[in-house]
Amino acid sequence: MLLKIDMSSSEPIYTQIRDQIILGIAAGELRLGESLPSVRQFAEDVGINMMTVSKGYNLLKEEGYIEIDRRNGAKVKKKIASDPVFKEQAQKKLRLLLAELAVHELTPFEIQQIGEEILSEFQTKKERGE
Amino acid sequence: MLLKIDMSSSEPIYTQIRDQIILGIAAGELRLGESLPSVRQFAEDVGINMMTVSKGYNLLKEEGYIEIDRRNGAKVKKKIASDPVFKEQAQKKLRLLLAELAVHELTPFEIQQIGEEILSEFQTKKERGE
DNA sequence: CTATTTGTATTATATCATATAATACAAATA
DNA sequence: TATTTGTATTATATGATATAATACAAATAG
Repeated sequence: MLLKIDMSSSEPIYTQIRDQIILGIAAGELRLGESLPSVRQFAEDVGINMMTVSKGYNLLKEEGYIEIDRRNGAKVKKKIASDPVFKEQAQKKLRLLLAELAVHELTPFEIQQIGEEILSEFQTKKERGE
Repeated sequence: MLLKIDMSSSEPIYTQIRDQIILGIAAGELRLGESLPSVRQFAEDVGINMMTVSKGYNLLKEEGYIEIDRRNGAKVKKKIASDPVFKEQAQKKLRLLLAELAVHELTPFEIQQIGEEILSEFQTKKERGE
């Protein structure tokens, strides 16, 4: 799994790490239970600070995507269950995003089209990788 | 159109303003061409600084949602067209959000169900308000 | 013309988020 | 025992966010 960090982005590095790992899981590039690189390895590869990677990993841990311990490092969880708190927050984000799209003269049909494309993209990537 | 600012949120006030105005437009609470409150009025009503409101308005202006001039104040644009840049950025955000949902054991069907609900909520609110 | 109402610019201040750097520590393993 | 994990600590730097108090520019209403 290759990670690209955009140093010129206003998006914080540790959230870039978070986002790409989640996208990686959804697309099957990272499988459930799979190990992530050590924070030192990751930091060296990408050319950033160790603690920034640690911060990204900890965010993923708090959000329930990965588990971390000293002996085994960081691994993608085997079961990432949807709790009510997550679902509500995600719905809020989705509401805003759909509002933006709707306001930009995109029809509900077009919006659903885009959503379907993305979801099927995850599906095909997963099928190819497994 | 009533605006609620959460002072305890980590979300910046000026983006809270932005988000709620976009949601207001999508739901028809704010109509195309309608005037927004003056920055002073807004600031006084909500109990925040004038320049924070100005910052929110300017963000909306840069993103193409409203237009501002000294004589008439701020108004929702009459045509909010979707340019390619916006569409690409929105698609990126949607990709991440759908990835989060998919990883949380939500099926494509359930995800689309949620999306449909939100879109039809906008629609009904609009129909009632007009 | 004058007073009022727009948004904006300026300057200063305060707080927090982000990121780096250089070490040091704790825990487990080979 | 040496190595590899993640973590903690302290310091530093930069930028974002928000407020405060004025002042200015542009247009309108009286």
